[in-house]
Amino acid sequence: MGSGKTTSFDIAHRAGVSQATVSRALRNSPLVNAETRERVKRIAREMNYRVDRSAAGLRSQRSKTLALLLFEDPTSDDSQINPFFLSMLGHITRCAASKKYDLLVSFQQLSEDWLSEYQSSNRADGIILLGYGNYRSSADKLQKLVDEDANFVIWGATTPELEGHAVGCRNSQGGEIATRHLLSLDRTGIAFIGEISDDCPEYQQRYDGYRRALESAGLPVHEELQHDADNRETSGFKAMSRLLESGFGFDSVFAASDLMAIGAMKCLQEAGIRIPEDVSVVGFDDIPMASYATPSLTTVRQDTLLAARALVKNLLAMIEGEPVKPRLLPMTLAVRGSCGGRPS
Amino acid sequence: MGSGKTTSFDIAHRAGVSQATVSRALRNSPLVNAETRERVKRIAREMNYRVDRSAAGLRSQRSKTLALLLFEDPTSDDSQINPFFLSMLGHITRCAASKKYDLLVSFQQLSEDWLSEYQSSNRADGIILLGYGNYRSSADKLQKLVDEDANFVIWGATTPELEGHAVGCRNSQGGEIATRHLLSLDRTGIAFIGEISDDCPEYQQRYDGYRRALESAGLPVHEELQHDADNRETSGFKAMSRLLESGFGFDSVFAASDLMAIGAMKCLQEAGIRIPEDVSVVGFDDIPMASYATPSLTTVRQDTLLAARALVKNLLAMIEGEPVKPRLLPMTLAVRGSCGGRPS
DNA sequence: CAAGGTGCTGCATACGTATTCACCTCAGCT
DNA sequence: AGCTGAGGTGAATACGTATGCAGCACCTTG
Repeated sequence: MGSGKTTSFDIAHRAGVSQATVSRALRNSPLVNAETRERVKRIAREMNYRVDRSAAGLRSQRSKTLALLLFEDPTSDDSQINPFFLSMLGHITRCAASKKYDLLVSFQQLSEDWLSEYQSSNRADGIILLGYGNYRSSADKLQKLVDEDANFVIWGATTPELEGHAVGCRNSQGGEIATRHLLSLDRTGIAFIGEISDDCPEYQQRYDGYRRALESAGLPVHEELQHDADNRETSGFKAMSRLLESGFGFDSVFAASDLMAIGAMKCLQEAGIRIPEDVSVVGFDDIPMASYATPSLTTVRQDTLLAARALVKNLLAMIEGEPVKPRLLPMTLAVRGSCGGRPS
Repeated sequence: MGSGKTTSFDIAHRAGVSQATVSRALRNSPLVNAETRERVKRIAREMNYRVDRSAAGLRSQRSKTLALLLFEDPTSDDSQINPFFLSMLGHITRCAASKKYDLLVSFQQLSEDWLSEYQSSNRADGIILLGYGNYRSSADKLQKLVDEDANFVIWGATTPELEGHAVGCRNSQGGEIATRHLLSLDRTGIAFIGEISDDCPEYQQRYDGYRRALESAGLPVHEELQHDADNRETSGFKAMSRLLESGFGFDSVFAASDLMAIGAMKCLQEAGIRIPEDVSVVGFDDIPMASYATPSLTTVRQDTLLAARALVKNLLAMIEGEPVKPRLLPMTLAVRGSCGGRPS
């Protein structure tokens, strides 16, 4: 009971063994006798001893910590964090915790500094990247990580270069599911809101699914029904405005994200158009807000729990040097009020 | 260019100085000559050197890391994270980063294990606790932390025992502001939705503000207009149902949280009551969803940026052993559609 | 010139753990 | 008895940094 904190030497002394044995016992090493192990553990508990993480990390060169970087498009409002990722965040923390890993969280733009910082400072064993959007602008930074053999995984569209690092959803499947649902409600004039460009492979893939569903139903794909928008409510609002102004007829909308969908709904309502009677709306993501919108929003759900598990699992595999198998998660449809059947 | 990673010795060798000087130079010690310092820093940058955090932490007994524990009421849905705290989270990460601290995040219930774990394992220098709700059930755990002289801060109502550890808003002031606003719109039958008990001092204080505003306006405080509810949408819905069933007349509602308010609005709308024409609604928190509700929700805003700063600032002061001054943050009103003026 | 001070640097050490290597004991076998 | 191998354990060391202490060169002051 001196001045210093309790160390493994104190435990060793009390248990009548060496410090080495204490270390082994606490880490469940098979080298140590079962009886001795239990005794050491009991004494450690009694003395309220905790392994010093800095010391353990220094010795083993493993921090037992993962870093999560949430990078947002620099143009978007800083204080408005995408709810979808926050849902992911919750699952990831718990998932990491269940594997005895801590999670370091940072909200920043994707900077090289940050990445190499955490890499080589022994602060985290691996990095999880979450962020919508402009992959092209960050492609070189990601490529550099790949070249450096960094332990990282990223949520989003799988591209050949990121083989093994990316975990994503079958976006095109999701687009197909959404569109098919509208078709099953006898909607035939289905508009698509969302940017189509290489910068956003996710939206592109969702659009591909939309096309596929229409084509397999024998319906034409009208260019006039597609309007660009990025992942903001106001952007969805404006896209819908343009669609309405164009005068091109439609009876339903598939928006490539919930935020866009909610913006589009607001625009429709302000124009006096009823949802779902006049126009059905389907979104994408199933953010928490979707079920609170009026009417509640039918949307394609990415299973954030499965996604979080896949991300953590793959990252840990990389850390352990095991082979990682790329994962593509299935999507499901959450049917709500925004596209109930057309009234007779 | 051997097999190992670059260390401060490598930098020292290249710079023709000792390892000690490198360490000092990189930490901006005034002991080292300015010219030497710059040279060392330049070489460190060139060699892409990063200080090993484990080693630094072990030597200095400082992890330069804060731990954030987000604890939710065990009864609430695990996957539905309170958006208000997530907004705080974003600000806290950035605020900590600006002070060169990393942030460890965990979503768990408030367990003793967790707290002492992070305390004594040198994993974090301080702890930030975020969580609504039942303070009474966790009071003993918090008291234990106080007794242990732990470095922690908690968001919420200030109680005498937690002097200096708690950072909160002037909840009663917020309640007063909300009620005064309704009074200024010529509403006189103002209902209050929210649990009133010692378990939730925050709601209690908001109710106090409500009372005070009514009394200073010379209006009676009707017990019949107050209905308990906890921080869930469904709970707000039910409270409003009870109010409507009671038949007691009212022309406006002040809900002690936005989630309750949104639930209450849903109930009103299903009953065919117009907002804000028939009944005005004011919430509390200004969660992101508030502005997306239909109609958009007038609400009392807690400035999460200021709050985050105050929490981090106080915590760092505690870590540095400086005196902390308790902070009570002001509140403001975000006026939106849910309580526009009564039409003539 | 001696004494003391200042500005800068290096040596040596400690932080607490995980792991390698060596060692011991004892059972089983020839 | 002598040898072997397995099952346990301990001594010693390395991980990479921060810092107390001592030392050195140089300057100021009396």
